[in-house]
Amino acid sequence: MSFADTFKALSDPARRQILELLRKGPLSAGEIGSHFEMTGATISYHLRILKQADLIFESREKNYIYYQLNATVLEEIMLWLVSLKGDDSVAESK
Amino acid sequence: MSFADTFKALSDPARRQILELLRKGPLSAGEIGSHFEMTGATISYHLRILKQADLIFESREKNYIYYQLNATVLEEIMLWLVSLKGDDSVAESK
DNA sequence: AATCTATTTAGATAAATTTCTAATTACCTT
DNA sequence: AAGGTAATTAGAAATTTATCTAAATAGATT
Repeated sequence: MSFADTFKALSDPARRQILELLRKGPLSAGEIGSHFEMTGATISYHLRILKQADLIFESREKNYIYYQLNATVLEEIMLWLVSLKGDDSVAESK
Repeated sequence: MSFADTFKALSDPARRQILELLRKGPLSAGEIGSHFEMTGATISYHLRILKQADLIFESREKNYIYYQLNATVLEEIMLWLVSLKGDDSVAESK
């Protein structure tokens, strides 16, 4: 949704780990869950947060829901970080 | 302290705004506080979180405590983000 | 030394987040 | 259509986070 939502979404270790898992390709909710000690319900909660932050998107196939990384949103975050670091070419455009 | 702490520290809008203020240079706790509707105690709390995450450091002068950006930690975050985005030169080094 | 100003710490409360269990939805397979 | 598997939603409990007021600390000034 927003810049703030993206940051919030990234602030949880489990959610970051989910994103790392998805780096290699799409996974079903169940496959993702198998990497954690949490219940499926909790995984589902985290997936929802990531989805709302536009960091992932889903596609349904057969009985499964596959989740996939949508890294384009990270651009914004990176720009913000760079501007903090004082890169002139970015800082000046602010 | 850790990668996770840095992310947590960055997840709060007020704290991000504090970092933005410090982009232009050091500010005292009071000067920082004047930009917000919070009590000094709350500002102090946020400064502590940022300090623990190594995003800022302080230097005492006269009666004041000046806070200053320490952007070097952001490098790590940026690398992580880049690796998610699938930049080969980074992904391969993992 | 007494006081004033800047800031932090302690302790309490409120609000938001994470997690669980149980129930529900959705879709597939027989 | 009945039953099975995958995943989500609802609701409650536990934990963490953000905020405040009041008190304490640190240093400067009179």
